[in-house]
Amino acid sequence: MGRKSFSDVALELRQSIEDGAYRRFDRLPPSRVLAEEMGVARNTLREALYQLEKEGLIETRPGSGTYVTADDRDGVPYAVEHASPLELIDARFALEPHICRLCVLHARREDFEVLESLCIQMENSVDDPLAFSEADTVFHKALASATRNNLLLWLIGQINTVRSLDEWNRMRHLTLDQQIIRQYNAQHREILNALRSREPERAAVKMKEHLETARLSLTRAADT
Amino acid sequence: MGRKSFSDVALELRQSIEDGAYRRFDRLPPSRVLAEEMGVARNTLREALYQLEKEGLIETRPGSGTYVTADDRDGVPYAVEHASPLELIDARFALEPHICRLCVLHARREDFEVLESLCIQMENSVDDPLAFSEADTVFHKALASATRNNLLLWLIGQINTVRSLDEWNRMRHLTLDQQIIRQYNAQHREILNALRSREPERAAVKMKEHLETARLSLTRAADT
DNA sequence: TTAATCTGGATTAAATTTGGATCAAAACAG
DNA sequence: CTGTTTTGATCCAAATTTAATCCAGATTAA
Repeated sequence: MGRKSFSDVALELRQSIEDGAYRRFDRLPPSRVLAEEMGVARNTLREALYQLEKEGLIETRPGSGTYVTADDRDGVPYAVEHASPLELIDARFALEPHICRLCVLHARREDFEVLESLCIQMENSVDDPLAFSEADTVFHKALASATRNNLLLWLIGQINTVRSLDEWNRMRHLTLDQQIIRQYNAQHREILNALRSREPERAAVKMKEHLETARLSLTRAADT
Repeated sequence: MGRKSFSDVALELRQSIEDGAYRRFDRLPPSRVLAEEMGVARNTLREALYQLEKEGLIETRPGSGTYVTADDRDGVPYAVEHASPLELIDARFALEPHICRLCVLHARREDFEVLESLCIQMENSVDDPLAFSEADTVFHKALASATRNNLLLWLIGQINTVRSLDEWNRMRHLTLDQQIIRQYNAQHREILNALRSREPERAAVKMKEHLETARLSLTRAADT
């Protein structure tokens, strides 16, 4: 790889924008500066910028500067938006077992009814990974909701906005065969039973097992 | 980096407001002063202020000054903004013990150095509750940072933006006598030692004890 | 009340910075 | 060797920033 071609530069810039180094409405450094930063001639950089402009990522106003127009989902910061699946599952490992403990303390009868119906819904979706996956998300949110702790509920909600979740779910669907779904369902049942019998530690342990299963299935999917 | 454009100035000011350097109803410095402080012409500053006014962050009254009108810390929803101290501490109970476990896995030497210096700083603040409290916050953030999990770090950061934290801290200061600070310091030491000797469960347990102490001191303060 | 002072608003012209364009020389790939 | 791409240099026109004033309303102190 001798010198950088304009398409290399374009790729590099595209990455920077998508990674959040430059955000919407930000002004990029002046072309002269940027060119030097990237170790490339201003002419080459211009070519790359022209390409990005065609793609609608940036807008260049002569005399003023070139500005990022790509609309990142706004409000959700970079750290959350681009968390890796492993970061995500570690965060869930932190939150959800303790959420189970708090559920034992605060859940009411109607919470159990919601959780029960979600369990049934998931058990009826053994051959429909998409439906299962959606119900699964709702189930975990319902757990957080049952703690009556709005802060925790919000944190779980934020975690669910992670963009890599899409990718994660796509991977999951690959591995979400009937056997795995049945295993998840059994674990959900165990969690719910532990909650019903007011055993916080058992519920937490069952949740940890559940997350461990999910992590395994994730890493397995990542290896393929 | 050439000179600052008005959008750079706007960004800088927006940050200052969101970071709390200028709070609601505060009056910004006079435009002439502010312009010089930011190393920019008054004209440019005016352009930036005009932009912020369009965004509804500030209001400018000719002849009087420009005032911050930002109605709420950005994006942080009611649930988070107004979480009760108990909700807050439950969330910390969920996150921080597991953060300790992850620290054991991911912390590097430089992390321990930071934590060590913060411990020392806290131990030198036995008779300065404010300084202690600030270092305490940084300590817990440093723990999250040492997990190398940006998602967790962000979650902890969000938790620290809870407005009731102010109230909590005020209450804490009432109970933050030298004895309690010494107890906290001992617990921080125990946590750090457990991390250093790579004992995840002991670290988690020590953190739970620490949070339990904090909760007790909180409820005690609430009772008075 | 009055007068001095401080505030932002507005307008100018000059200096600076910005991206746009071009072209010959150099580096590279085949 | 030949054709293509990158480079580096230069000039251009547009946009922005600057700096220096003056203005009118608000505030403050006498």
